[in-house]
Amino acid sequence: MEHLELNANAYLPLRDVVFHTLQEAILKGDLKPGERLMELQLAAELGVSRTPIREAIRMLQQEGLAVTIPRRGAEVARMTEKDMQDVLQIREALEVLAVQLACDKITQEQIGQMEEKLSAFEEAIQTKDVRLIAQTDIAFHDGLYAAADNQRLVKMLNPLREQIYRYRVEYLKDETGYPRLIEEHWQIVRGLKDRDKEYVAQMVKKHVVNQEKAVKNIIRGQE
Amino acid sequence: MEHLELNANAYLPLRDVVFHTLQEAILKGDLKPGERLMELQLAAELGVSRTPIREAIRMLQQEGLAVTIPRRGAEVARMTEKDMQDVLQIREALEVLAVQLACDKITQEQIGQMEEKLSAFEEAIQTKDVRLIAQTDIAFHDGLYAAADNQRLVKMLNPLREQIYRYRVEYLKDETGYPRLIEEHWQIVRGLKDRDKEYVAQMVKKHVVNQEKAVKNIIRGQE
DNA sequence: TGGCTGTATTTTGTATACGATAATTCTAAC
DNA sequence: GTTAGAATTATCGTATACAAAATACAGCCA
Repeated sequence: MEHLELNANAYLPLRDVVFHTLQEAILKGDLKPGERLMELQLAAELGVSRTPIREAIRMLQQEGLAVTIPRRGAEVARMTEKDMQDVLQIREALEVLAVQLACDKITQEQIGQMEEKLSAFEEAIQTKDVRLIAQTDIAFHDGLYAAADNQRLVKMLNPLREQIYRYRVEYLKDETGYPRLIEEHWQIVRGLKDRDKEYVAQMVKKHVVNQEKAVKNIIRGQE
Repeated sequence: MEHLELNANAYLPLRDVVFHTLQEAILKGDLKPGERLMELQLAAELGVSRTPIREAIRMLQQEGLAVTIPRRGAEVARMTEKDMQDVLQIREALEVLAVQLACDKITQEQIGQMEEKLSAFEEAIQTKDVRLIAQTDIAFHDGLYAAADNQRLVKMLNPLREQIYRYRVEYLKDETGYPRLIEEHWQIVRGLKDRDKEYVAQMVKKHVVNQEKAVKNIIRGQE
């Protein structure tokens, strides 16, 4: 474990700050799969008491980022290749749903926003700054979900994305994939403009499947 | 609120017992949408301290059954018709995914089990015991999910089903729908035996869409 | 030497105490 | 009679204390 630090000074309950802190630490890999989440230790590290730690752990547990064994404590959820495949199967289905809903509901204004996000993504790729690329990629997909106009869907996709973000940074380091990524994003926007549900579904599937292949390679490499 | 009681005397952390108790109370409707979940009151009612109550609320919150407003407390999640529509859209996509995966992976043994569950469901309908019908219906769908061999999918479908179970009892009181329910279940099993992915997908869609219509009528009736 | 047992330590599970904040109620002035 | 403001109350947010279980380790006996 690295030296954790409470980021958000915002006026939020501590449990939420702790939750976000631990969440980010897990996604960034500072807290590694299988690593124990000991309440007293985390409390000391973050300078809070056990109570908000415990509540944050309950939330992480429900998100699938931590597993708790009664009377034994919590640990960062482990991720096998099968797990990742399961996640990606679900993500494919829900991304397809999102983009098909978006086809029906997206407004002209939102289409314009999507094009802006796409440009930002392309510019980010020019910089080869992985963090920026990831950020603009997330923004692109967030725009997609927003256009789908299904709040519950967004809430469900988030934990799925998180699971994959654990491997995302590695995935985005592979520069040979960049042209394909841009092309795929373009195709999705084009499909939305044409409101061609069948086409966007195919494009999103391709997008997720490509990601699946890449992530699997990374996992294999780690083992 | 009714008189709540801790059911499971099993050897589980209190937070889990409280969680299941509150979950069931919400799904059965003993705790109504919008009803406040006050820690001290629940603690007194259930004969425990605030700590396990708080942790259970964090879990309910992550499941979408409760919403918490900082410095105000938690309340049972309200459910609008739009919310229900959102949930059912997602559920349709995931049920279709589940049954298509099951098409590929189901074993002969599991097919046999599905047929047994279907018989149990038919017998339950004869009794007109709504509780038993709901139970055997859940068992049928559980069998489907198990055959899909995607643990994560099951974990995601559960909260979705829960959201709908809040209206399920009302839905199952309508006896005129019984023959259609049986027919749809039969079709799903038939499709699985034939391993016809396209067919089962259509049948599951029909199944969920019918449920959607019924549940919407119930919600409208409640308003 | 190897396995078992009992004790010490760590860690979680639960309860409670205290402080802060938001909601409520009551009073007083217009 | 209505409204503004202060006092009160209810409730949450956080920390701490104590109990129980699990783990680790040392010593003992075969």
